[in-house]
Amino acid sequence: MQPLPSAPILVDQVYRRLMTAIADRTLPPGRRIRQGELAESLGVSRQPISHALQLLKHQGLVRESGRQGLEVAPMDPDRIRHLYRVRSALDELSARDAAERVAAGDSTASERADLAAIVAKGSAFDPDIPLPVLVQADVDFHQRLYAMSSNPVVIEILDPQWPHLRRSMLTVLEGGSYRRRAWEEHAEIARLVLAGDAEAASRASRRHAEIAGEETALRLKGEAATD
Amino acid sequence: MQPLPSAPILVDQVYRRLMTAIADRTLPPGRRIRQGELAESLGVSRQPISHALQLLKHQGLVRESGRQGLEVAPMDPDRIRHLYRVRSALDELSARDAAERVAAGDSTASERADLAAIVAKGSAFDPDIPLPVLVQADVDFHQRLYAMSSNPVVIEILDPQWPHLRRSMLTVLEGGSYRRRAWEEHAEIARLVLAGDAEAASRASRRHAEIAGEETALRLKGEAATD
DNA sequence: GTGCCGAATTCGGAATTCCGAATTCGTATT
DNA sequence: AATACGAATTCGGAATTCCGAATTCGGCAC
Repeated sequence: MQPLPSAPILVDQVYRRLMTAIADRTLPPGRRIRQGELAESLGVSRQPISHALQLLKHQGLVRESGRQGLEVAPMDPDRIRHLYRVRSALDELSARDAAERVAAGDSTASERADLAAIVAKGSAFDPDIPLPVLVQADVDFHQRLYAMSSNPVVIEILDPQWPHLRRSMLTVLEGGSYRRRAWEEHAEIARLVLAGDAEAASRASRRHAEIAGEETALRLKGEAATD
Repeated sequence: MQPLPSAPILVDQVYRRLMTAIADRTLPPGRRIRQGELAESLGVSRQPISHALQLLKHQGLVRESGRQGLEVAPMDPDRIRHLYRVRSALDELSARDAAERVAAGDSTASERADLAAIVAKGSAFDPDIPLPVLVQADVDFHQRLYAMSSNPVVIEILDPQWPHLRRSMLTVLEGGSYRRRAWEEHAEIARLVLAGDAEAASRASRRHAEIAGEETALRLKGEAATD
């Protein structure tokens, strides 16, 4: 038997709630954070709020506002660019390992099918798909790839970074022009991984992250300039 | 004028204290953690202790012990091995960027001198150097390289992982046989970076992390077997 | 003597309260 | 009317208290 829902563990609930709120820009960059407000609106005491904010601060999603208290961290195009360079390196690693696992016959049929399904979903160029769903598909694609590399550390280490990436992706995909290209690249990466071509898959994966990073930094800087 | 020491911020103090204690194995893997105990021994209430433990849990340095409460996370040879693979990818990236910055003349004299000094210190094959100091030199070397790559995200993302690495390095370096080789490789990497040879530096850096990872996983597994 | 049931203790998470610091608003003085 | 001083409010961190759950220990029955 499983231990069942166990305790609610408010800290964790609050943490996740706030993280998604920041990722989907419900809490926009720069928004002032007041512990008391959040506590009241979520119906809990300030204690778990404080804990969760501590975690988010370490994660760079909130920061101390100049005067007093915290605010949602603004998007920093430069930081995003550097983050994409890190992703380039790790995506390359994961794609290589994933392709090698496929080639060695160590991958399961369900993970391969799952990867293909995600690509199919994102590649269906339907303008009606709401943006958050598309972003989710993007995140799913890359995380699936990480999982297929069988290196849990890659997932762990990048997990706290995804909210940053989600936020910026929302901005970039608003434009719409990059969407088709991104999913063409995803499809190509998936094809190479599923074919077990480690060398080509790793190159394509690294290149994809590099391109996405440049694209994103460009858009974010443009955004900032038009503010 | 600077804001001066400002508030003590116990959470942070406690966090750092516990982190170093785990890293240097003052709190050995598996050690049971009791909030009340820590609170008393540090002379603070349980509140900041609880906050800090929350952070450490997210960092994987403590985990819920089977029964109740927390314990210092045991060293997981498999996880360390995966972690070193991540480091391989990021070390390669950093070494390349650092070398390119040197080649482009973007590096400062003091960072170059600092790197050389660290290598000189570690390479002085003096068996009297206490282990923690040697470990510190190792960490310093790699973090200096990260800093020279001018990609702050690499530093941020790996920062929470260093305590894990420190712990395992303490175990590996106890043997002593790997020490000389490690610092020969460090010296070679530094030489290539300072020469601005991005391609060779990145290759050497990746290789070094791969070798260190294998060496470490081997020792840790041997250690576990002899328990 | 062994095993099981229950009460006391332990422990961690959450709520409430307290405190110091910073901000803000109001008033008085120039 | 503008500015400067000061009191009230706001806010976050820390301490204390409370509560539910799990563990442990003692006693009782078999």
